[in-house]
Amino acid sequence: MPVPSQRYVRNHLLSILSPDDYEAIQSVAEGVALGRRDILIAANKSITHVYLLESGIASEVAATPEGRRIEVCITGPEGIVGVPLLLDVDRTPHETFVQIEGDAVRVEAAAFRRLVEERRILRRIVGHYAYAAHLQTAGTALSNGSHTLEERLARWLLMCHDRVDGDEFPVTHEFLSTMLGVRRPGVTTAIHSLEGAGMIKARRSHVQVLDRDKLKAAAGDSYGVPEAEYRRLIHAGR
Amino acid sequence: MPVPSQRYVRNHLLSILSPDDYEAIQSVAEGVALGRRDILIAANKSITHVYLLESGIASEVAATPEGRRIEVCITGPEGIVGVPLLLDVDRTPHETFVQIEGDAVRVEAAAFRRLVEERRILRRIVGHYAYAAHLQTAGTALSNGSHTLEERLARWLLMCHDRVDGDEFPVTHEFLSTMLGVRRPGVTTAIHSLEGAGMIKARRSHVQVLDRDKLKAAAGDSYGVPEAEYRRLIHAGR
DNA sequence: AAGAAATTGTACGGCATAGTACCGACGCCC
DNA sequence: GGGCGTCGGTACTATGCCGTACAATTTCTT
Repeated sequence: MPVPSQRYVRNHLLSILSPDDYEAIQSVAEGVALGRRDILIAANKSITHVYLLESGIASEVAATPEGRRIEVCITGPEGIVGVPLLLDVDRTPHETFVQIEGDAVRVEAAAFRRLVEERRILRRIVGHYAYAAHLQTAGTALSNGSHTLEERLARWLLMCHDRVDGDEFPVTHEFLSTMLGVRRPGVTTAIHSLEGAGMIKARRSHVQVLDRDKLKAAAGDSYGVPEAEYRRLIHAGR
Repeated sequence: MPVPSQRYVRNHLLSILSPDDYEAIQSVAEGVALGRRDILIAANKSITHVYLLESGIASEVAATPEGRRIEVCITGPEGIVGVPLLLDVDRTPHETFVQIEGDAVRVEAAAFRRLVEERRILRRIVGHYAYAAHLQTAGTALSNGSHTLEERLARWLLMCHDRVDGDEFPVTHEFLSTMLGVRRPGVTTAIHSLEGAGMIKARRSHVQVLDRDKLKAAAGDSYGVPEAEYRRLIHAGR
C-alpha cells in the first residue's frame, strides 16, 4: 500500500510535520492494513515497526504473570504506536493489538530510530505524544481506582468515539470486560443503564453514541484531563 | 549544598553516567534538601527543575477537576523527577511532591534540556527511566483495576521499601488512603491484616517491613513486572 | 499542664462488583 | 436450512469496600 501525500494523510502527528520531515518519513514508510486482533507490538519481543494509524484503534494491554490483563492506553489516528523506540527501548512487557481495524503508515524500527535521532522537531512531536500517552495511562489508573464501572465505561466509549469516524463502532461486552478489568455481565448491565438514559444504542457487537454530552456527564470527571492536555501539547502550529 | 562526586553519588542514574556526562551535570547542578510535602513539580505550572533523588521518595499524583487524587508513580534514588522535560514538555497537570524527606541533586530546567539535547547517552538513560516510569504507572492502573486493597497495599509498601534505606519508613493511614484512592479505615484494617501475618510492624506514623518475602506473596502478581523491566533497562553497563 | 490537633481503632448499614451458572438469540458456515 | 459458535441477558449468593460516625490514643502547642 502507498503512503498518502501529506495533504491527505489522516494521522494527526504526520499531518503537522514539516514537509521536509514528512518526506523523510514517507521515503522509508509503507502503508499497511490493520486487521482486528493483529498484534502490532508483541510482549517481550523486539519491536519491529512503529505504526502511525490512519484509521482504526489500537490497545495497549498490561498483563501479570498470572494472566490478568487490562487496557492501559488506547491509540488512534491522533497518535503513534511504538513510543518505546523513541526512548531507545526496544521491547516491552505490554502487548499492543488492533482493536478496531483500519490502516496505518508504518516505519521499520531502525529507520524510525534514525529519524528521531536526526530530526529535532519530529522527536519533539513524538515526545509530546508520548507524554500525552503517559497522562492517559495515569488517567486510567485514577479511573480504575476511583470511579464506578458505569463511569469508566462511559469514559471508554468517549475515548473510542474520539478516534473513529462516525458514531458507531464494533465492540463486544466480553471484550469490554477485559479492557476494563471487570466481569462481563457487569458490562452488560452498565451498557443497559447508559442505553436506558438515551446516551448510546447497543446492537450485537456494536455500540452507537447517540448523545455525547450526556455520555460526558455520565463519565463524570473520569474523562477530559488527558484529552485537554493532548490538545495543548499537539497543535497544528507545531 | 554541594553535589557529591560521582564516586559517592547515590542516585542510580547519576551513578551509571560516563564521567564526562556526570561532570557536565555537576557543573550546572546544585544539592538540595527535600522536606516532607515540598512540591517539586506543581500542577499546570512551568517545571523549574529536574530532581535526581539521593534519598527520600517523591510521589506523582493525578487529580480530577472535582478533586479526586490518586498516586500514579513513585520515584526514589532509582530515578529522576521531571521526565516531561526530556520530552520537551514544560508543564503537566500532575503534581509531584516529597513523600519521604531526603536530598537531591537538581538541575534547572533550561540547563537540563540543553544537556539531554547534546548528550546522547544521558538522553538514553533518562529515556529508559521514563519508560520504566510508564510501566510503573501502567502497573498501578492494572493494580487499581483488579487487585484487592490488601494486595495493593502490599505492593505499595514493597515499592517504598525498594527505595529507602533500612526497613522502616514514615507513613500514615490517612496518607496511604489518598495514595491508593480508598477509605482511611480500609487502610487501617488492611494494615492490621498484614501485621497479623507478621509481614510488617505498624507504629504510629511508621511502618516497618519485617518479612519481605511474605509481603511479596501478599502482593500476589501486583508487584514485579515494572521492577524487573527497570532492572533490564537500567543497568550499570549502560 | 491543659487544650488542640493528628492519628488510629472500631462499628454498621448499604451498595457495587465478583463469581458463577444457565439460557436465549443471533449470525455464520456447511 | 440445520447446526454450532459467539454474544448477550438474567439470576443468585458472596464479599470487598464505601460512607459515615465516633471514640481512644498519641503528639504537638501554648
